Amino acid sequence: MTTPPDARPLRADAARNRALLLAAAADEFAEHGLEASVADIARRAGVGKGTVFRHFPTKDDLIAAIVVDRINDLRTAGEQLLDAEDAGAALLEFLTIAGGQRQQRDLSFLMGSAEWKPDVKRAQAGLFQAVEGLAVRAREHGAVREDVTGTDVFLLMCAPNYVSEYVPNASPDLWQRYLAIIFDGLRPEGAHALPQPPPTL
Amino acid sequence: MTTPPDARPLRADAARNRALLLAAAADEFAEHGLEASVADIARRAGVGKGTVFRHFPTKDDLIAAIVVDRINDLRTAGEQLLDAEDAGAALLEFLTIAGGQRQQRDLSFLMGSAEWKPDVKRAQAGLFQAVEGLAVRAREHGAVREDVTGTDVFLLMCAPNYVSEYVPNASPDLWQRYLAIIFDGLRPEGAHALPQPPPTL
DNA sequence: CGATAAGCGGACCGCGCGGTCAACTTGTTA
DNA sequence: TAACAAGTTGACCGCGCGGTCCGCTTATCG
Repeated sequence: MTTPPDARPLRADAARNRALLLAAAADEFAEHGLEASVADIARRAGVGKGTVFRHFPTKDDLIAAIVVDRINDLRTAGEQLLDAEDAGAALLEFLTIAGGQRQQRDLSFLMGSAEWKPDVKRAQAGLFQAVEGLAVRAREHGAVREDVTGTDVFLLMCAPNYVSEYVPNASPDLWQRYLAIIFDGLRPEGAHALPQPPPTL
Repeated sequence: MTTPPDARPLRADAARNRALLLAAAADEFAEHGLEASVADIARRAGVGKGTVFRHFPTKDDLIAAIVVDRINDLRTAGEQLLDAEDAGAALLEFLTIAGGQRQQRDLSFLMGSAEWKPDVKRAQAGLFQAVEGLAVRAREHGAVREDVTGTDVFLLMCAPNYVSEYVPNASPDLWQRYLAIIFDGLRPEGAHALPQPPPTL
């Protein structure tokens, strides 16, 4: 993963604990948001608090590790869809996968956030490239309107989850409804001129 | 505003401080998010910390007061648009006003959040009714697709702000681009069937 | 103007957090 | 299996937060 060439192999139990910790933290963050305490995460993982800080010098580093994992999963999925025949369907499927990762508001936001250490930025850049590829191919295929850029798609990626998170006892698939609406907005049919130029990242 | 019939009039300076406090808190929350400290808010307003708690027994009460204000502003704007001739344009304008309120992620989220005290819920319900009215009229007018409900519009209301908040040095009007895209997704032309039924609140 | 109570301020409190450390346990390796 | 480094642990620390409280100030009104 994010191992600079210092590559000293982890002891077996340490590797297991690291994985337990990442999983526990992801769960805890999903339940209580980013203000979940490190102590709770440690308890959930069944390890001592000190162990957390041995693996991740800072709570932020722990969050960053989770974010990087998520980003990389998504990038892999995106890259595999780059050679699909129907570029429009591929983009829609990618966005469906992105929404399917049961995400928490804050975590999703951080995936795209700009203030990050270089290694997270690198992961973001990789994901962005994949999304850009999918978007461009879909546009060339006529499945997406001309005036929409890869950056637009990248930014809109998490919107369906945001929207559906307002609803208290919603179906866990409600986000698909809003993905469908937004995706219809990306289609060429019935598109109206956009009032603002596309941003760059 | 939210004055139950206990209606004892506020002393002049107290009323002024209350207003200063609300403004300072809104600014501070916009800059630093909801974790802005009460002490900082008091300093910004030029009052002592105790004064904050005299007006708002709890930090949450302060947040609630701001949320209620925002909701009511928006409701008023929405209600005035209910008699517009072009219902489609009215809905779009309403959504433009909603986006134009310089909002912060957390605050926008709380405007729609379900866990609130009764008085905030009441304000939310009022806003919802206005949005519902605008949406229904736009649908009858043929400006919005048949399968979209008032609830959908209510939920999508803040999405453009969320989306554009990812961009570091964005134009402050970037959200308009995403409002346009999403609004195109609400139009009847080129609409595809939605995969999930509409939610209820 | 003078009395009164509404309003103000900021030192103070306890709590829970992120982070440290030194004594202890355990996987690893020859 | 012995010896050592890698890993673990939880008591501990300091800080900054939300919230309290009481002595002081000041708007209000007869």
